[in-house]
Amino acid sequence: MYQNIKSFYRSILPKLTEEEWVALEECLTVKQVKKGEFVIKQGEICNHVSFINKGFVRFFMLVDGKEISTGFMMDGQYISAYESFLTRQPSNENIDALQNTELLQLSYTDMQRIYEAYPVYHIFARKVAEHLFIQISQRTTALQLLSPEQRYQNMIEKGSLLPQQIPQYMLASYIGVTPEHLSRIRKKMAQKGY
Amino acid sequence: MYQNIKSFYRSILPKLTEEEWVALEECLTVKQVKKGEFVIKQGEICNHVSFINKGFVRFFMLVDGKEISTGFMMDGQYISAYESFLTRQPSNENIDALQNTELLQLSYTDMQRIYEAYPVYHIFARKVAEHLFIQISQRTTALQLLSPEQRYQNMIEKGSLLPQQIPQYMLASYIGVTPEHLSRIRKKMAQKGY
DNA sequence: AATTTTCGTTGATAATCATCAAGATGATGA
DNA sequence: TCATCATCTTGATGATTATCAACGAAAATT
Repeated sequence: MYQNIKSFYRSILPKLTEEEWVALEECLTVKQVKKGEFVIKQGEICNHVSFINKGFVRFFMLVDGKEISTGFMMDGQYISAYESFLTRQPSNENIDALQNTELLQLSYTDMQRIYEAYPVYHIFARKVAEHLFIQISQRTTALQLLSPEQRYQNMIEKGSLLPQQIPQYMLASYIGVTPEHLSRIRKKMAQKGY
Repeated sequence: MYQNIKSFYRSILPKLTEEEWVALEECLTVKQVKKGEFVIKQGEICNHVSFINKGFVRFFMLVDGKEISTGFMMDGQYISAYESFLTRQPSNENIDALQNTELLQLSYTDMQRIYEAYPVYHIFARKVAEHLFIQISQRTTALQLLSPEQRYQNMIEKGSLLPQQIPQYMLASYIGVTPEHLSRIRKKMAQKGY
């Protein structure tokens, strides 16, 4: 059950002691989220960080009644509505499961306790935050510099990682176009031989 | 000289001891950057984080020979080509000074030493990274969800903070349009009474 | 199996934005 | 002061993308 997440921690903190690990492990709770169910809804304050032990989730916002996808995350990654989690303000994003998903969750209060008791986890949190910063930086650059077509190409190149089960209308809002336009982008790329 | 940056550290780490602070202060070096000069050029590995003691800088990338502005930072903020600084890879962004600027710099190697000697700075780094993540998240959301006109309005609302001395062609690339189009956005807004 | 939704595609039209070219304005320096 | 250069504006045109509507295919439900 805790093998994946333990490896994840050890990859970031090679010197993590067994005592430190056990202290954290004891705070983890398992949550099963069925396909279509929510991990967090906008308006709620996000009280957990969740390690995806198995499954696949989507981040999205509701704007004028439309779902705008802002990210997709799979097994082995830590997720949260971080802005809400960190600021203790209501989230402006939703997370739902695109597949049946198993999460290992750590609550905000437990995390604060763990920080106090085992300062090594400040290093972990720093590295996770730095990694998230780099990730989102690249997305920001893509949104500012690349055309929707280039962003779609990026998706399918790196995206072999991602289950190809993301509906196109979700990809469309993620790259910043309408579903109709993504359909035309795909058509054009197919004609060019992709 | 070190008053501003000390306040900055104390605001994030209220419990910072004098010993801890002095250790860091002794690593700081002052760098004067004249208007138009570079703090970092793309292709270089960024070896410092810099606290802006006085002045005003711009982040930008060169794309097809054009300067695309990606951010503006003023007094009291920590800057760096973080992606490069953290990954030790060549930077893909430039930083230059829009005004004569005074920086207090901490080198990568000194920072690692400080981390080792005074673990409290892991907390500082964590909070800075978290803050950067929140900041860039908001920019990403703006790029994905808002129209250029809305992004410009955001700029001038929050942007009372920023010196109004940013040339419009820099603002244009920052919000993702051509200078010509920004000019038309401004005209349209003026007619609507802004 | 049949029905109902959901999803992806295609077409026609309109809005948004980029590009190119030409002036106008303002700052900078000889 | 005058000349020069950079910036901002405006106009004309074309490319990109959104919107609305219709259709077909696939998936879920009954």
